[in-house]
Amino acid sequence: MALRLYDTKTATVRDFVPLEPGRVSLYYCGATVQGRPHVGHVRSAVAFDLLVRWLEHIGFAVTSVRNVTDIDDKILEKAAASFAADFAGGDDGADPAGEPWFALAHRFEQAFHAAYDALGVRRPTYEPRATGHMTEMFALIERLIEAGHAYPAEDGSGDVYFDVRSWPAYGELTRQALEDMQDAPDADPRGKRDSRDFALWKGHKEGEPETAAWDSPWGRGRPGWHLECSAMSTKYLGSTFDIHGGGLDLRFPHHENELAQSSAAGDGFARHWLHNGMVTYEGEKMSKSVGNTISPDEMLAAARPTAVRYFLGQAQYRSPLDYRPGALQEAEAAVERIETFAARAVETLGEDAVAAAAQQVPAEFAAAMDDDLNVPAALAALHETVRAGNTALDEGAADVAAARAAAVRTMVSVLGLDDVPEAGSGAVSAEHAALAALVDGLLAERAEAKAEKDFARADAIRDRLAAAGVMIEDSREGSRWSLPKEARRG
RNA sequence: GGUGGGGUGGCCGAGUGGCGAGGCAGCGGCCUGCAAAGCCGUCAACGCGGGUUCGAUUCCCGUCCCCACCUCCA
Repeated sequence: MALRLYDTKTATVRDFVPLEPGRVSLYYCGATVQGRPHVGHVRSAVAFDLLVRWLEHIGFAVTSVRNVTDIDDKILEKAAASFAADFAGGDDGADPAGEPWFALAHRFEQAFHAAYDALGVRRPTYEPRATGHMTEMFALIERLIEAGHAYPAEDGSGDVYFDVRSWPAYGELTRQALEDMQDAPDADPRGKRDSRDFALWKGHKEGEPETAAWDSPWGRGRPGWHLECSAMSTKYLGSTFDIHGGGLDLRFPHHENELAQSSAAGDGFARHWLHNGMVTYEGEKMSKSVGNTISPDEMLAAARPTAVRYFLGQAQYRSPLDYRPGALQEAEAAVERIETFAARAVETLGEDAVAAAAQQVPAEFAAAMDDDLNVPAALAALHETVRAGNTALDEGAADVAAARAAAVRTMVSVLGLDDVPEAGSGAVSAEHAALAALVDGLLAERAEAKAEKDFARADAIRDRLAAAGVMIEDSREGSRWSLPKEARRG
């Protein structure tokens, strides 16, 4: 069984063969921290988190690097706008006035971390920032100029461009011929040899903050968007590394340009290109201008965090992920089916029995994950195991049930579903202990009533607990209580 | 115009040249004092028109429609 992954560059699913046996180097594009995270960002992060978890599960040591683009046009624009006299709080009305660009970038960087953390997306090995890698970028530009693939702008603007006509392979990632590419309607041909040449370095402009300009061999300025990823990926992962990833919308121009400038500079660069699909809202791409967006925060308000993660990861990563009202509730039902079995198994068999069983995933699950991370098929294997485990519990087949429970536990872990912080989980609080004591007392009373066939009294106790948000489930082993989602959501 | 990806049962979503995943929802049953949970059964699909084939949802041709990208975009 070998891992196979789709590769954008060859447009095929092919065997994944790491550069170094047992090790995987992964670079994937994180956010330009110019606004709050939206669902697309977290979907991408979950997709690559799933990749890392599966790689680790099958025995690879993974070095993952995700960049933070903390300097770009939009960041500067938004920061500049916050100084306007009539500033009204930006997109969501909550942005502070008079915020310097670096403060804005840093604030949103933290918002991204909060969103990732809330969904159990583990931190990459390293998260380099563009602004921290000027010397690496200068070196790359110099190599490109020396090789004849880049040139300082001919209009004295201080810009430096990549010369696409000097690089015949340009367009290879997305299989486009230069001639077929539409000129950008707003492309400013000033100083460019070809309108499709892209900026490696942007000369400082009048009115831009001095803090957003760095001295370079070509004058003061700031980096172009694509350069940082080439510079940072090769710095931390080597001139050739295994996987480069990002959202589908980054294929062109971002990744095409990265590939061009890195290979033109002589780097082997990424051996495998992975792109996750977009998130849609009832079939349409989410976009601010259409107004059909839902934020990670709104999702977390609508469903349990674990269910949100389940939803974001449940489609195959290359497929569009379609959100529609009700989708999160369906995910919640699926998650609770899995959790109910896991809890039931531990209650019936004991934690030791489950922990002692082999922590292996079913062959179907492994085969699905190996097949370009076919999560839907893997989830089918997971649910099938849950069903088999429930049957084993019903039949009193303890060994089988323990094995199924252990397998479920491992699959849940590979999918990162046990890594999502839930309200009320974690350390047992004093409040929880007090609640448990009270509920247990009532349950004992109810058991007594049931034993006496006083069902009216038993039901009254159940109703009373239900009114307080505590749900009771009876079984042969006794009654268990829980705080279902409605109560937790508060 | 160019490039890539799609159209599967009530909804989501895998997959396959014949034995038709999985989840959610529905229906029937079992279990239960009642419920909940669980289990069993059940309903039901492959955009349209041709072709290849003993047989196609799966391969080929045509056609319609949808989505994404083409220098802001995860």
